Amino acid sequence: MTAVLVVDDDPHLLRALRITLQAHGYDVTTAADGHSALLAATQHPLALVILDLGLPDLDGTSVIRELRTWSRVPVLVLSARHGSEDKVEALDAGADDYITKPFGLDELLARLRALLRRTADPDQEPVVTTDAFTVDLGKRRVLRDGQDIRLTPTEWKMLEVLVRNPEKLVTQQQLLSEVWGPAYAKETNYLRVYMAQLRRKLEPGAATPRHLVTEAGIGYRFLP
Amino acid sequence: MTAVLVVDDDPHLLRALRITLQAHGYDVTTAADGHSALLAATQHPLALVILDLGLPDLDGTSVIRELRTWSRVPVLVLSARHGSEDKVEALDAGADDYITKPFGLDELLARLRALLRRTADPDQEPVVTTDAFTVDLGKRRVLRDGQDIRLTPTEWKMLEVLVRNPEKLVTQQQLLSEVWGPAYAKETNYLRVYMAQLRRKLEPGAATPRHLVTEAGIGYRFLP
DNA sequence: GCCGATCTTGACGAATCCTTGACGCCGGCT
DNA sequence: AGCCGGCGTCAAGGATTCGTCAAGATCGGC
Repeated sequence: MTAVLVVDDDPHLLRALRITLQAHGYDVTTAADGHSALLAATQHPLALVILDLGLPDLDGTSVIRELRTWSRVPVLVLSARHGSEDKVEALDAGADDYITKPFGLDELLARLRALLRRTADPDQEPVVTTDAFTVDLGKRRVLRDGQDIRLTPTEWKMLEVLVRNPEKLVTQQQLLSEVWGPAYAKETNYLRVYMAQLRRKLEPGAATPRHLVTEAGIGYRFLP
Repeated sequence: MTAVLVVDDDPHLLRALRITLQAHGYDVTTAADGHSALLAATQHPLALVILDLGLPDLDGTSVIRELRTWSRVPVLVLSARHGSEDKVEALDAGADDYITKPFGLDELLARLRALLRRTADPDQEPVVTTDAFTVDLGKRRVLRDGQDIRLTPTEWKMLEVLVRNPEKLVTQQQLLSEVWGPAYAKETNYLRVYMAQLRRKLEPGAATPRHLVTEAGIGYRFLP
């Protein structure tokens, strides 16, 4: 199970996060201040740390710096401040991602997944198969009729997002944000161009996409 | 079980390493200073030693030199310094690998595996064959048409990384980090130069590499 | 200290990839 | 029927990345 340490001095938020994360299959330990957080980090091998910057005893960035003297575990920072200085400071100290309160739980979970994926062991990534093609997430590879299909980096990123959410509807904003970055939420042109590219390479029957389905006005969906 | 000795004067890090390594199936003993480390090394037969350079009593390189007077156990050095002098000194003293803090536990585990593999029985190393050439990891040789091909040390390291990950995409950063070291993550020039060299020596058909494939913008891939 | 092998560095065309805009099709709506 | 917005398609250009080469720098052995 994936071990996550959550550090926050607000007991309500701490509780909410613990329950939510456990409901999504994470093994959660919590800490309410910087010192106990650093202590907890030495007790178990952790897959990820969620850290609030506003702690009672230590500055949040100090916690990161201290942790970084010996560990490179991914750190996702929570902060009430929107200012870019704090953000820069935290990232410079060694944080991996930054999210400001208030935040949506689904956004937190998405960033968390992205962070964990970046440090995941490729050997145990899933292999997704349809009747037309096979996507090997670990080897970063797509097969069709035994031949491997070469995808450009952008094509792959887009396919990866869809394949990691099988059956689920992926909104245009979600796709654009994960592939091109959060600033490209309006460029739905890209989606059309690259979706056509993917279908040309992966879908056998020309005019009828069976695995990469478009939901008009909303987004796309991958069906295995 | 694989016996590992961890030597560090930071009790937190020591504890974290012991827990992590035990969780990955290693038999761990610890020591907090140079003298007790050397003592511990005489008690059990060890498969590997993880050694922090900054010890309270002895210089880390002295520990290595002392150890090397009677043992050939592989030594992985931890250091807080990024300078190349310490690195050279430690390696000259007889260390086998060098990693600077902060480090990722997964990187440590990977280097540890690599180190243990290097001392593995060469007869058990795999021999990978393609229709054009054969790579013998154990004997460190490459054959083509029955003739063995001379590879320079760097060429070999690069080929080895690729061959040990057949069909898998190997990132540019991964290659650079494993062959030249983690500090060379930007020097993609090297990759181009040495990949050309490898292809000239191994790929028969000139213009169409079939076994050493490039994935533009990402990395390379070895196909048997 | 010399010499050969190996590694580094920079420059250049060639290949690949990304972006952008235009166009036609389809379905919903008035 | 006609308008309109969203989608699929295509191709050109510009930007990035790759392969190639060769000349220095560095290393190691004699």
